[in-house]
Amino acid sequence: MRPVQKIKLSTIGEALGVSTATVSLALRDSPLVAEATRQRVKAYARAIGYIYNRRAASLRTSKSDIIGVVVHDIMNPFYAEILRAIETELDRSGQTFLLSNHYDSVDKQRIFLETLMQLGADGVIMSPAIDTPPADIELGIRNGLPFVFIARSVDGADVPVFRGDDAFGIGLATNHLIALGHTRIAMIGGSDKTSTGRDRYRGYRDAMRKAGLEVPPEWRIQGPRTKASGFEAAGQFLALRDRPTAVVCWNDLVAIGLMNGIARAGLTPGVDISVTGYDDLEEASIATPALTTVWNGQRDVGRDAARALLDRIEGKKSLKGTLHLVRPELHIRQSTSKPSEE
Amino acid sequence: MRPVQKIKLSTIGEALGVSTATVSLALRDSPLVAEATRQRVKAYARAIGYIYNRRAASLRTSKSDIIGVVVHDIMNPFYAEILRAIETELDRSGQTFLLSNHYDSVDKQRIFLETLMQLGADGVIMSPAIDTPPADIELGIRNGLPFVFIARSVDGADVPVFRGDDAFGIGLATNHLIALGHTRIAMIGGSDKTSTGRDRYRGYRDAMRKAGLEVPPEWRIQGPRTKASGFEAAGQFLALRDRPTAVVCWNDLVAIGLMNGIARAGLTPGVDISVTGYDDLEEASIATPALTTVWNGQRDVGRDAARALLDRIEGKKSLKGTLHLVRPELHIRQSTSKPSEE
DNA sequence: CAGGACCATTAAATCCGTTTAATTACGTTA
DNA sequence: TAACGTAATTAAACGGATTTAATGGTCCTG
Repeated sequence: MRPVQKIKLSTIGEALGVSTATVSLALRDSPLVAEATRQRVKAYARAIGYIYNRRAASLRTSKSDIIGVVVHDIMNPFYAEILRAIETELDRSGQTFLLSNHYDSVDKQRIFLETLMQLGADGVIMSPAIDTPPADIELGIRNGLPFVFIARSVDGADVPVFRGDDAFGIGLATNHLIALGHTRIAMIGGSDKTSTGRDRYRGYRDAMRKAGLEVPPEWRIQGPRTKASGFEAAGQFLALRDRPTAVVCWNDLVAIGLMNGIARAGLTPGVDISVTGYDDLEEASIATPALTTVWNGQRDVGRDAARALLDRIEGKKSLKGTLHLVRPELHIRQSTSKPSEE
Repeated sequence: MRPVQKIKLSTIGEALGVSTATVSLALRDSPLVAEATRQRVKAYARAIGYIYNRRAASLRTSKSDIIGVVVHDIMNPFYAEILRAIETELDRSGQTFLLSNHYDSVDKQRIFLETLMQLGADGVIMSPAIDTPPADIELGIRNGLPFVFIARSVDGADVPVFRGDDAFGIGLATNHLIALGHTRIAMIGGSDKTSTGRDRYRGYRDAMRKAGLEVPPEWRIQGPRTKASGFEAAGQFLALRDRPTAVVCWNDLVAIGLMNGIARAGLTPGVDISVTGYDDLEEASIATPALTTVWNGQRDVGRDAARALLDRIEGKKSLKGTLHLVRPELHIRQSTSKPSEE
């Protein structure tokens, strides 16, 4: 029942008549030990079910093979592809990754970073919480924690960022609607509190202005980021005087929620009101109508961010606070069409 | 740049003229040290930015405050509520939790369990991968890793399980459709490979039989668990000869995908075909039509499982391999109605 | 003032791999 | 045969916190 007698290197050493040094080196394939010895040690270790004690090793080497990953909400499908790409990359290199949500709470994020430092994590990939103080990041860096940001950045922190080109991407969606003939186009979701929020709004506004279209402030409904809030925003949108005929949504979730809300009100999304999403989640193509949306390169962002961090950890490259932009693509489906003339 | 001089207990001790023992005791609020000393130590530690070294502590105490959580796919919204409940409970008790997907790969699960043992994790909450060999669990238990299962169990492993009462829950949905007057009811999704799959099918079949209704094998479409596969299953379902007028779906995702597929084919879900889901995800109430579904007590499952494990770790209770069932509830919305007579 | 009771503090052992300088063993060369 | 080179192995220090038995000091009590 009780974990019998803890098996450690010395257990193996004693049984085989060699020192723990030899056992340690053999298990890690050091060229210092003879081939025959290595085999004997490994075979015996496997036979008795030896479990490597990482904490002991890590205490000595001050490497932990732990990498922290923090995002707003790991269950949010926006991060799903990014996380999966990160997971693939880290698995390949044998790292353990510690995932956490911060739900945009700076405190929760701070606690997590503290935990990572306590565990001696080798690095962090994060999408920082809104209003993260640069000092929180610097504290980590001072304690030997290399950072890589995804999706968002922190003003004043010299950390590389991997993300899609938001202004450009939203521009694609907006221009697509303009090309279809829409002149009254609203934007729903996001907020000025994040750099992403500002970038996307800028992309929308610039595209509108370039086409000589108006951008009244009440056509921007800030806030929604989820399906539920997109659904709720439908009412507010439909009540706008001089109602726009098209909507650029913050993301696919908001777009899908909004379309459901529009349908619930008896209108047909994609016909009466054109809607674009952002991210191109798996469900965008399944939605009814299938959603016209902007693919944000999530997979590339995750993979590149993970590789950059691993390179940095292995000392290959030093990470400078550079911006790595992935170029988004417009995926046209059925939720957008020519304005149905009133 | 470089992490200056590592700050450790002795750094503090030397600065304050006390031993590391005193510092250690003080930081952990031991009654052995004088109040004044405690304050002095804590203040100084905070001032110079001391970071507690968990690996060193854990090496000595063989407690790690790490708890592993493994499910099929953490991004799957089915687990979202469960995970959130677990997170809430573990946060409260200051545990760090290590999350992982196994994607139903026994190998990936084994690697994760091995990692947990190497890190000296205090316990594991898991929804075991399909076909998990009991030996994998026993190995963990022998190495001092207490287990708690959620949602699924492993035959031959003596581990407590927390889950909804699946047979009963599916019975609620099936009986609801029968009460509305449906006589031809299909079941889409899930498989016989998991205990949950067998339980739900049994619940459906028993309800049908009890009402004297037929259950032809082709009315069961095994497999789908996701929105995309539910969407695809629509074609297969609509092509059934003597087509059923209602469908009991494996979960909300399948139901929503199916409804989208039905809508795409020109039929109106909730009117032409009644559909029930399972889980009552947030989006069930947002879907169009709003989904009639069975709430599976996810929050309770997560909370209870986490508490049970924590109790076990603190030595309060021994975990027996008991089954803890949460009673599901039927939430009726617009996706079900009387059969529209042909 | 001796003896006892407390209280706060500490010395030192411990947890378990890793690493480097040193040692041993054996074969080669002059 | 002495001197040297090479390969394999190991002794021992080390990483940083925890813990227990022991120590030193203060204050009472009789």
